[in-house]
Amino acid sequence: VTMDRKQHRHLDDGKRGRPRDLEARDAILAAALAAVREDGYGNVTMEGIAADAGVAKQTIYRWWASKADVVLDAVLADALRYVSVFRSADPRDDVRRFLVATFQRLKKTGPVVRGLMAHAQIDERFREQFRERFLAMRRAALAEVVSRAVPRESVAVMVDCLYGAVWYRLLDDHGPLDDAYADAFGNGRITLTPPARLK
Amino acid sequence: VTMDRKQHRHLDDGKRGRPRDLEARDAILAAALAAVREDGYGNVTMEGIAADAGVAKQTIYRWWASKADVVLDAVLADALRYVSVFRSADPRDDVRRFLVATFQRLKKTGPVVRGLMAHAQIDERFREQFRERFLAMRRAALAEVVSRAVPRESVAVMVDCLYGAVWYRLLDDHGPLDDAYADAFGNGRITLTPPARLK
Amino acid sequence: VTMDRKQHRHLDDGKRGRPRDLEARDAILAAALAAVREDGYGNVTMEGIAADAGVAKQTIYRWWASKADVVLDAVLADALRYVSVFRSADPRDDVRRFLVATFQRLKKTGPVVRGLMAHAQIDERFREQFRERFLAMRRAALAEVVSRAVPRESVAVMVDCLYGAVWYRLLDDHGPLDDAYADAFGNGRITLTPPARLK
Amino acid sequence: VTMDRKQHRHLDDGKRGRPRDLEARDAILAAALAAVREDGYGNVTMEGIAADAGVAKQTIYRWWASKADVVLDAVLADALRYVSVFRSADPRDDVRRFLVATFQRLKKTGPVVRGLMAHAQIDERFREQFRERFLAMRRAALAEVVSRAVPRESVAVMVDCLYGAVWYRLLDDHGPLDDAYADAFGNGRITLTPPARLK
DNA sequence: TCCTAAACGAGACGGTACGTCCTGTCTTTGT
DNA sequence: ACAAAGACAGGACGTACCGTCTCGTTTAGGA
Repeated sequence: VTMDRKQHRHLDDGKRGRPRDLEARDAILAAALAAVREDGYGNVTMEGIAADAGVAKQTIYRWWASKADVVLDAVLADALRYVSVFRSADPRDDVRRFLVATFQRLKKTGPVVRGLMAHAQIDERFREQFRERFLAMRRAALAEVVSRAVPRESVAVMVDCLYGAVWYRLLDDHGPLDDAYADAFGNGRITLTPPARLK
Repeated sequence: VTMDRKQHRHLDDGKRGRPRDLEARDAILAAALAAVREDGYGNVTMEGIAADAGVAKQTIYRWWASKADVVLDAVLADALRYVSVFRSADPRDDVRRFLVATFQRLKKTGPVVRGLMAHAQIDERFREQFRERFLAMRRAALAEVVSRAVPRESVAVMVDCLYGAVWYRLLDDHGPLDDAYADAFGNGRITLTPPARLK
Repeated sequence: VTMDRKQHRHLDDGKRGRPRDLEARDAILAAALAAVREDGYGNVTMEGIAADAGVAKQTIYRWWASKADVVLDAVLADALRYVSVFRSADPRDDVRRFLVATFQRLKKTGPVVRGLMAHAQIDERFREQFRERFLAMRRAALAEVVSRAVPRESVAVMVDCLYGAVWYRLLDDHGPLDDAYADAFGNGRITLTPPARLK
Repeated sequence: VTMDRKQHRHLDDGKRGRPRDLEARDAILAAALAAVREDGYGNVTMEGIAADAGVAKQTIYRWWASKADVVLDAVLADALRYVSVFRSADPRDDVRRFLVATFQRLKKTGPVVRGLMAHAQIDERFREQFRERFLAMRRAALAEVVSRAVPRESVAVMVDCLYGAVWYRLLDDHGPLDDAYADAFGNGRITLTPPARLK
């Protein structure tokens, strides 16, 4: 009779117990997104999200490891998920349009992604997440566009230059991200095609 | 140094009151620098700096407005202050050497400046400080080098591209900052001179 | 309209559905007893009992209203159920033997019953349970023994004194409950027979 | 230059830094006392005390190790500190008056001390505190009164019986603590003088 | 044999309080 | 007047249990 009761139990097939409450999930993400937009990433708190979502803190911690993960999910669940890629006859114009569209989007989302990038510097694990789930797909999209405008071996560096310049301005705020800036990357300033070798 | 507003009074009044303890100042900066190097910017606390420096918290707050200011001063007091500018016969090689030297320095200081950039996203006032006292002088130095390699109207964008790419890689960590990367910015991939207009 | 539903159902004869799992019951009581003995009443948790018993929390709450109820049942299911009453030629020695036996039992069960008494102070409903199902029967047993040693009108107070002293020492821990203490209640210190009225 | 700044500092004479805020102390104790009276010990929370006292939680934890310590201090700072001892020509009447006075006080403080005794069963460290700072002085007071009524060797047991009976009734609630009960301990039921040895 | 109902393990849920940590301010004594 | 010490209000942290609530599964009658 002292025999182990647990041996009678079933293997854990991952489908046992009360299922996750998707309403709570959505409420949390919505609250997180609203919070980060209104107060800025640095002022977002788990307690605030929980309160706004009408949820227990533990419910957040059950599914996300940190504030950054919640906000990242919230951001990714938002329109930020979509990256527009243009494909016209003029590859260089596609690049320009990509930049313009990016700048447009950043007007709304800039503060949020800046906060995420900031946190990525502090939290190694999150940096990986941010890189894989957010930055990589954007880099890939730009690479696709760029690859039609420059030779294969220049694509990676070109993408670094373009997205680098964008992030640099976004983070440092030393100049605006507007249409004029998008124009600046063509017309002989930064070439998207290999020039004749000098000498 | 710049923040020492009372320094003028000491000059005027001479010996009125207890003079500022410069040992304390150095101890604070040293502790801040050590802390940020060891634990990463996100784990540095005012209390920790004060304890390590053998100093009262108030003494830090008397002279610096925030953790970021202390660390910024600490960093600026460090070797980071010096930006090497090369001036050889080959301007394009000067750019390459500038990048190589930058990468070299970032091996040590990378984690610190990343933390500063992170804080700059959260704290508007600090962003301004960081931009003016740290980033601007580096951008100016690079601009000087670049200006000998590309036409005047391309300099600003070129600097954004180069420093942007560097920061982008530094922050996102999607690739190394090594000599090969410095080489990538020449040799027909990203041109430093204007190409012939296409069409 | 709500009744409509039940109209189709069978009369509740209390015998429908899956019967109570007695193994679970025993596992719960065993886990509760073990937990309270090992960790002390204050550190016992419903979650701990449930985990140790290999049982869902709800299964405990289905049959018991509170932690104290479980532990009380566990204790009552244990040897504590039995109160030894001695009946020899010497009523005063019977009292002594009752005390000695009580002390003996308390060596094991003391911590548990202390926890129950503690909870009884907080939970009015439980206090009643505890009084009726645990304390009353012990008081009755002692009263039976004492009643052969003192006149009828002294029995109640005498029982209060004896059990009171025991509880007092048990709860306050200001002295041991050992044989010497059992002896102290006779031999002219506390008399079990009425003395001649003074004056 | 790496030399330890701390060697320049002064020895800690325990008188440095901002002194303890006595207003905060009093506010905490007052809030704790009010809370324990209104809600009962089990429902008192540190957060509640802190909020009522207009104090940070940390300030409580700085000076008291646990909720129990705060409440005990609060209770001891209250009138409970004072135990009335009577000294008339009739020692047996003094005992009766001691009991009557005790019962009187317990009408107000009963719930509180019951909660404290309850917690003492759960928290070993607190039990010690409670014993030394609360119960011991009361036992000593009763012992003084009793010692004039019974021979020296009976005092300890007599005190256990009297206070034991009181606590027993208080905790178990199986009978009232009124004047009639105080009377019951005299008049030949429980003798305060040693009887003639039986046999 | 199926149907209905209750009990079961599992575990997610909204909550409450915990005790810790750090912030930035304040208030003392010491130099 | 400044420095060191450290107490203060405030506020978020992440954890632990509470008691309740779905789930899918199991175990018994009764139809």
